[in-house]
Amino acid sequence: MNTIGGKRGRLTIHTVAALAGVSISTASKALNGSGRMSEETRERVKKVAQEVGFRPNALARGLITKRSFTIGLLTNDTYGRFTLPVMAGISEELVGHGVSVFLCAIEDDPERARVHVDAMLDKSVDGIIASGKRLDRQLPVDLSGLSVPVVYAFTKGPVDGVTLRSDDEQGARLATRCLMDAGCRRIVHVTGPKTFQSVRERADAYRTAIDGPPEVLHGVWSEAWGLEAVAQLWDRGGDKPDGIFCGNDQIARGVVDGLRERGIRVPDDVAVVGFDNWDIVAAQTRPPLTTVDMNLKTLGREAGRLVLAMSEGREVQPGIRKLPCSLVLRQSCRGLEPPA
Amino acid sequence: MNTIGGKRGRLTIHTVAALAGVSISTASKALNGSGRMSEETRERVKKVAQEVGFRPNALARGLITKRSFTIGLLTNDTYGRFTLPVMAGISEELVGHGVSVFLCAIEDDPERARVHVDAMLDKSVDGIIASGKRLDRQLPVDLSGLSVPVVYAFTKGPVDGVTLRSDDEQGARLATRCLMDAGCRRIVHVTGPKTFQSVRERADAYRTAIDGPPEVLHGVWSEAWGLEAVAQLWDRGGDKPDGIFCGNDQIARGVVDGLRERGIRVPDDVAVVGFDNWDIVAAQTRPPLTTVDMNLKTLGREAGRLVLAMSEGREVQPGIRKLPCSLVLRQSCRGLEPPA
DNA sequence: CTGAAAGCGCTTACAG
DNA sequence: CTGAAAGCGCTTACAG
Repeated sequence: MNTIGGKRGRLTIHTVAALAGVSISTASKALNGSGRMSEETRERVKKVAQEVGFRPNALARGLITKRSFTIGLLTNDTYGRFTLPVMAGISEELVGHGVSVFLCAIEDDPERARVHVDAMLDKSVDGIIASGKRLDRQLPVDLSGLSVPVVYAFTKGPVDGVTLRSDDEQGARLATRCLMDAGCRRIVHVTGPKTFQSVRERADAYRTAIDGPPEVLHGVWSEAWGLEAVAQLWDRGGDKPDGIFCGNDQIARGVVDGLRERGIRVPDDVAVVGFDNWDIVAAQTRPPLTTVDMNLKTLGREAGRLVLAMSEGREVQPGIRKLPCSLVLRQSCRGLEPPA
Repeated sequence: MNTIGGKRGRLTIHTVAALAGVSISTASKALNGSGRMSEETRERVKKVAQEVGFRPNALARGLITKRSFTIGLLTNDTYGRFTLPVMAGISEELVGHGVSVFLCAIEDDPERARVHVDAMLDKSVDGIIASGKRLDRQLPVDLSGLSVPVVYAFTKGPVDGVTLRSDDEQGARLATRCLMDAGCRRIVHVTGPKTFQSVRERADAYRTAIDGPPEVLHGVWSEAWGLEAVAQLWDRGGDKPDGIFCGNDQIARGVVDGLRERGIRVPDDVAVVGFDNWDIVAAQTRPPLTTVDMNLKTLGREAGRLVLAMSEGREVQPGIRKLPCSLVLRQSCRGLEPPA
């Protein structure tokens, strides 16, 4: 079937046209639903194309239409914790539109970023999505002034850029609320380095949400810090917390492990809520973590939708779009008890 | 600078030719290092191109040369545990050759796989790398008989395919040896489901490597199973193991946690070795895990090298290539004590 | 040593 | 309603 037309290699529109007994211009128009012609001719061409399995060469088409149906995804999150779901969302959103995505992992290396961007530009990508792992850091490459639209997803963009991010304050509010609803009266926040904007935002939201004096413990993003924080809290004198809101799931896991090792029951004695919903840690913790999900996949879909719109010339308002987080209820904090 | 030539849009070879005072054919040949011409002309053209920042349109070039400088990576490992390092290796190997990679996540959905493959073929990819999460399962799409070369990396390929995989037996041997070197006399293997080929291979290698009667406990790939296995081993009568080789790091983490909770010291009383070197779990375990690394990034590089070779028409022997694993020494098993 | 011409596989005004 | 022609931005025989 691939050899119809006698030529070696791919089936072209010439073959389809010949088989349908029309010119290639007519064939092209029939297939693209453009131009005017009798319904009968159009159908005949379509049928032939269908039968021989004709698929237009995207390179040739792109050369003329200036649309390559490809976009580039740039990320410095080599670990994939954040980029993977974002990527999945983008791909899911775009594959139905026939667009494929180039993945370029640049690890904070400006040189390499440049090489990747140039390669993408050479290939006439219709747009670029810049993604990362921090909302307060830009990728090590300047994407403004490029001839293609760019959207920033889960990384910092320029002020006049189109940026998508999670609403960390709302997420933190969700977490704090959950603890309060579970009846906690003394809630402590154990989190990451103060240098992260998201840490500050989450902490602020926590401070505003709780009744009574807030207490925020800063450390690093690790289980070890969670363990250590529990030691600090329990080895000192005074009141013990009955609820702990953690800056991420790794810290939460450390906290839960630390608590268990002291014979403190979770959630009965102390309820714990994490952040990230990183399955590998949240689900394996004993008990499994109630945690905040940033809905990164949805964020990815939205990013895909936006670049596509922009690449099609539709107007998109610049600015930062905050996407809501949601709470995933597992067992480390049960939230509102069902009414008696 | 982008507006030299007066035309809107991208800079083309016409502009470069005009600026250098040569025809476009000469310009093309000068830039590609082909044809013959005076060194002086060639240099002049190159200099002009350099100055105006000319980059040839890959679509146009691909249309003629039949090389798009893109390859597709298909994977059903949506979690990214295996694909991410493979991807990083591929990208690292290929970016220097100007090739970009399309990432297509298909989650065991034949429909979606087909759509992605078609999209890649439309875009004239130079080759496809099929990747996955199991060595004994094929992706839900038939890639044989495609017009482009395919290499299978960390997934099952057809018998006449070019396949890259880790040498699990050698990896298991490394792990078992490490335990023996550490002085363990009674080594048990706690691993995943027997239905996995890699489980059987690792278990076989373990059986062959140890002195004395082997004992293999099959379960699922989770921490919970590791915990449970320790309970089984210690709650029954008879000899206790002094070394445990685990089928993956998650199980190993469960084992180490279970041991610690019983007051058994790792590695002093019982040494433990994992498999995967999944940083997030191996490094956070207390104590950190000694584990087998499948060198997936290297595998990715190799896959990249091979598709590239094949796409350039170089001959590549079909068959399965096993790449060696290596042992990452942390604290759960110290291996050979330094000689006194 | 250099350039005019043909052509890759399409699409899109423009005629008829 | 349909097709011939021009052209997207390049490369590659082929002349000169």
